[in-house]
Amino acid sequence: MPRDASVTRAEREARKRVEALGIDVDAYAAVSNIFRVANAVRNYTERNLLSEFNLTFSGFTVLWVLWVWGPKESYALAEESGISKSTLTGVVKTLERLGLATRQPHASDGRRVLVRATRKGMAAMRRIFPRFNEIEALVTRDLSSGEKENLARTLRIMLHSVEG
Amino acid sequence: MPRDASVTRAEREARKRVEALGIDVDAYAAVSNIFRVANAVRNYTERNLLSEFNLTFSGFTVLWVLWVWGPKESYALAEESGISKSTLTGVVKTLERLGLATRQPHASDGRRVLVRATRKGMAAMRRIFPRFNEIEALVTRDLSSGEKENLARTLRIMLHSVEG
DNA sequence: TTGAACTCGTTGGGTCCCGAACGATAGGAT
DNA sequence: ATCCTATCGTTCGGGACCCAACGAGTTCAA
Repeated sequence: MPRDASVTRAEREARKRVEALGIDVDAYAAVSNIFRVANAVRNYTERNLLSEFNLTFSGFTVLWVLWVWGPKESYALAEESGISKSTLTGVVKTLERLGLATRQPHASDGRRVLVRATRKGMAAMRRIFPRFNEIEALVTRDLSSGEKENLARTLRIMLHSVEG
Repeated sequence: MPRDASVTRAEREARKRVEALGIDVDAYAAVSNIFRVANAVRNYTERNLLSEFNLTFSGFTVLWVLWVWGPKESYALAEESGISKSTLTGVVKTLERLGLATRQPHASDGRRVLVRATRKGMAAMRRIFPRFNEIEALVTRDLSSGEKENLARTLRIMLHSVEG
């Protein structure tokens, strides 16, 4: 079966509406499709994998960071997870309720808190991550290895542009 | 200035943690960077543009769909905006409060509702969209035209894989 | 024609998400 | 010792987000 890279009807329609305005259509097409794919993959993952573990995508992300990096202070954990520190408070509270993470006061600084994944949290990630990676493989199944690398490289360039 | 496509420290760390598990690293790198970029661009846009109009990214997206497609029934509008119909109810309620959209009962079917952008909503989009496109251009400024097209094409292939 | 099956938008409950404001702690300065 | 300022995590208020359940409206067959 040939790969389908066709432009959606929505995209064609949007172009028509927008072409008159002197718009950078290539930039528009690139960015809008990033949002579409991110949305689609997030929803797919929540429905077909994370729901089994009562995890949301954010909870999964935070737990994943703890799994990769080990215990982390709240500010750094929020930063790495791409959410605000106020959001993190709620997410960690949920993870605690599920028994997947714990909070621990800093040894010498009364303001700080160290968040760590519990044994159960680590075990959960060992079960979840391979299946998450299967989904990643699924959604990139029609891309060659070179295309995947190229995609990642291109996105890293964008990341530096928006964060710099 | 040379373009920066370097792998972040987080990504290197994640790889180390994950390599033992027989993971598809290319798929992982591609997908995780999609989430990173989507997140970064959404936050940047909300802070630097949409806040001026009291719009969230979702409100902007829904209003954008109405601008491009004209009046739409709720189900189709939710679909096109990438959110659930229950979320749409709330978002449209917010847009109504801002005077940017209105709800209108279907002529012959009492269940359905037609949502349309108001004059004010259309005017707002004409002001917002060019500036949003500037952001799109900004975040892709270090990509060549060919790279942008390639990126969009690659993402469309992924979209078909996850939605099919 | 009446009632079962379906469809559409809303509601309810729970989580996520942010910025702003807050309380507690820390650390340096006088 | 006591300020003054900065930092850290939480709380608060408002919106976004999903799924499941619901109620009103439609359709169609018995």
